[in-house]
Parts: sequence; structure tokens; C-alpha cells
Amino acid sequence: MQIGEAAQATGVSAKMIRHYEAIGLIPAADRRDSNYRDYGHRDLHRLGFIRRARDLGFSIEQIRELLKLWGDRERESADVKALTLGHVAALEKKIAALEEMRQTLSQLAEACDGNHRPDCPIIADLAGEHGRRY
Amino acid sequence: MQIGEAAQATGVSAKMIRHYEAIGLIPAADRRDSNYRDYGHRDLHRLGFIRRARDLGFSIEQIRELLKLWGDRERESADVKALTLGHVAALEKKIAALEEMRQTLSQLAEACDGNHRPDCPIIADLAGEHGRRY
DNA sequence: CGTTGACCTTACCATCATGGGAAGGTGCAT
DNA sequence: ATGCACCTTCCCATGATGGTAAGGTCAACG
Repeated sequence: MQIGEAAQATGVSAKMIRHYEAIGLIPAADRRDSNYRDYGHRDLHRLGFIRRARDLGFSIEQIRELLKLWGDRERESADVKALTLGHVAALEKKIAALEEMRQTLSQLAEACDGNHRPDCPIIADLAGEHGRRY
Repeated sequence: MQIGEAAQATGVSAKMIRHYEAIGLIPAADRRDSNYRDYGHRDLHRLGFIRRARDLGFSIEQIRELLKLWGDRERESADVKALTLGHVAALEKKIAALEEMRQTLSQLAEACDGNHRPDCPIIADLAGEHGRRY
């Protein structure tokens, strides 16, 4: 199977498949006489795994670790769980930060008339004027 | 005031102050005979504005727009509000995406024993095994 | 057989915001 | 005058992804 078909099948772009190979996330694909990369079942499975992990927000390095664990018959589920919980904690931190921005901005926007006049609590806040920091 | 002190005072790194100047977000700073950049009150105020906007997650281009509006006596608060609400919508989208990841991963982690055995619903999910997609 | 078009190859550049470091100049205190 | 802290510019790196250019491969169609 050529790279384009593998990309289609797994939802990982051909561009990214090559990239993952270049950074050693996946082994170098077999090549045909044409020098085209050739993918089989195992490769597709691995790419699907990566795709799913990316969708869940794992970083490339975390995925590298997950792939190692996936292939390790001696793995302890505790390791997988720890990695996952670490990622969940990072997600929560990021969510909290974005949520705070959203909250602040929503309140400022609500206080803004949004008319043709220039007066605007949003600009006032950014400019560091007294009434800020909702 | 030298760039280091301005950085200290505004919380914007010297590195970024130079960068903002290079991309035209702030006007080129005055120079002393030494060729050192020299900052005054106006500059600090502007940098503080940028800092606050960055903290609220606005992109550089959005900040460029906000700065333009800040300095525009003819501005309409509606424009500021619209820009802000657009950003809020983007934040909400991002939060929702992260929240979904968090939710899925939390459930998978909860279902994982986290012991010395290899069996793990997290790996199973990533590998595309049947019971996945919580 | 020859051309076309879809696919592949590598290599380089761009994004976005930020930081790191090198190589060298400035300025003040000892 | 030596040292140290600060400044200057320039280039490179991050993480994940996409774009484009220049060229090779292959199957189909006339």
C-alpha cells in the first residue's frame, strides 16, 4: 500500500507519516523498486494508534513512550496510567488557564456597550486603567 | 530606561520587546549614543497593554488591531467588543476540545487498574480495540 | 509508442510566540 | 585596566503541521 492510501486509511497525512519516520516514531517503511514507501497491516495499526493518541492531545514524545509500552509485553499498566494522568493534569491546567481568560473577557465584553462611541472597558482594562482585572 | 529595566517593569522579556519592534508591533525605540534602546513612559504603557493582552490569549495580530483601536479616538467600542467576542468564541472552542480529551482520558484512566500487569484499557483504546471510545 | 495525470520522492520554507546562544560593543565600579 | 553587567545583532530551536518546488514512477488512453 502506498503512502497516500495509508494516509487515507489512517487519517494521518502522508506528510506526517514521512515526518514520523524521519523522527524515528515509526520504523523506516519498506520500499518498492520504485523507491515508493510500502505499508502493511502492522504499519496501519501503528499509524492508527498514533492518530488516536494525537487526537487525545498526547505529545510526540508521549506517544513515543506509549508506543514503547504498547509493544512491551512486560509493561505495567501503572506506567500507562501514570503517563495518562500526567497528561490529564496538563490538560486541566491548560483548560483552567483558558477558562480564566474566557471568564475575564466575557465579563469585560458584557460591560462594553458595543456601540459607536469609543468608551470601552475592554480597552481600559488592557491599558491598565483603575477599574480593571475583573 | 534601558531595555532590561523596561522588561523588568512590564513583564515582557527584552527578547520579546526587540521582537515586537522588529515586526512593527511597537515603534522603533529611541537610541542613546551607545546605540542602546531607550524607553519612556509611553513605551512602558504600550508594553503593559501588550502584556495584558497576551495574558488574555490574544494573538499578535489581534493585539496589533487592539493597539490601533486603543490609539484611535474615533474608535467604536463595538469593534473592540466584536474582536473580543471572536476571541472568546475561539477560546470556548479550544476549551471544549481539551475538555473532551480530558473526559475521555479520565474515564480510560479510571478503568485502568494501574498495577504491575500489562492489561490496560488505555492502550487498548489507542490500539483501536473494540471496547474503546468512551 | 508517447503523452497525460495521478501519484510518489526529497528538500526547503512557513507558521506562532518564545527562548538560547554566540560574538562583540558599552559603561560603571573596583 | 580589569572585570562584570548590560547591551547589540544574528542565527538557530522549539512542536506539529502545511506548502511548494523540482523531479521520478506508473498506469491508462489514444
